[in-house]
Amino acid sequence: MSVTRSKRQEDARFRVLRLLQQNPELSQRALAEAAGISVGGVHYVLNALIETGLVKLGNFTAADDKRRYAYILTPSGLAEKARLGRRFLARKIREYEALRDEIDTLSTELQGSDVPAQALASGFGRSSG
Amino acid sequence: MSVTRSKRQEDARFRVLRLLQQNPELSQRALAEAAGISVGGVHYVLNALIETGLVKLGNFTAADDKRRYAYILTPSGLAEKARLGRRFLARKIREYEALRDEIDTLSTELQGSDVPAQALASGFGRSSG
DNA sequence: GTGGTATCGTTCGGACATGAACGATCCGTG
DNA sequence: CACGGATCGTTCATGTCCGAACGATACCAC
Repeated sequence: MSVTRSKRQEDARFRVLRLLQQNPELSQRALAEAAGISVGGVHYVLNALIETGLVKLGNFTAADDKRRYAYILTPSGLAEKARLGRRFLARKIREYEALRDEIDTLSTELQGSDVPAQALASGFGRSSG
Repeated sequence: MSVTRSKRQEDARFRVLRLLQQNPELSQRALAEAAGISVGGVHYVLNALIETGLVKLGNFTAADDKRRYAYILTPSGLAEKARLGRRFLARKIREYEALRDEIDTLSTELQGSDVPAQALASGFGRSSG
């Protein structure tokens, strides 16, 4: 809602790329928790990143664990991460403003009822924006 | 991401309930556009609302169009709408704050690169809260 | 009336995405 | 060494949701 599926997937791709740039040896479970998606979802996103050449599998170094991989950003992966980062920021700012407006509207709506909801929403809708 | 599926569906249910309370004779397409979901998605949500007794089908009055329905909130639908409204507001405020933090973080990140992204994000992360 | 166009609610294929599994591997304990 | 339990990447059934259809109905010009 107000966020299409493709936007959400772009968000997921960016978050995974960002996390992997910071630490290529994160597990899929750690990625899932940090990116706010499911384990299967990380696997799904990761496969797409690998197939499009943005990420390649490397050796896990810490204790040569045969189960684990290092997920290394390729040069094009780095470029894509930077590109997505700019789009991501611009989108989040738009979402932020839309959210502020929606909170303001709903807060006003709830003030007409018998619910002390304005206590929750204090500070919204006061400044020019 | 950072928004689970059930949250998104709850958002959709609330938005549809709110729109229908304001105008029960909205078409599914109008509901879709206003709620930011697809036509099929509205149908999906609407069916769930009808099956759980929150909405019932009424007669479309304007020109007794045989294709159309009025989607009328039942008493329990009104109660559920009020309940969801409070949860919705609280959740949106949390999302708002999380979004502000994420924008702030990303804006700082991008300042280290050669991209004038801070122009987009001016005004974030300057005040205390 | 007849034909064309627009919109109605509905359906459907397929893409996502989840949560719970799975086998493989690691590691500590005896 | 053997054995549990924890964790790895992966797979799967299931549910959610979109986008493009569909038939039915309304409207409008002729």
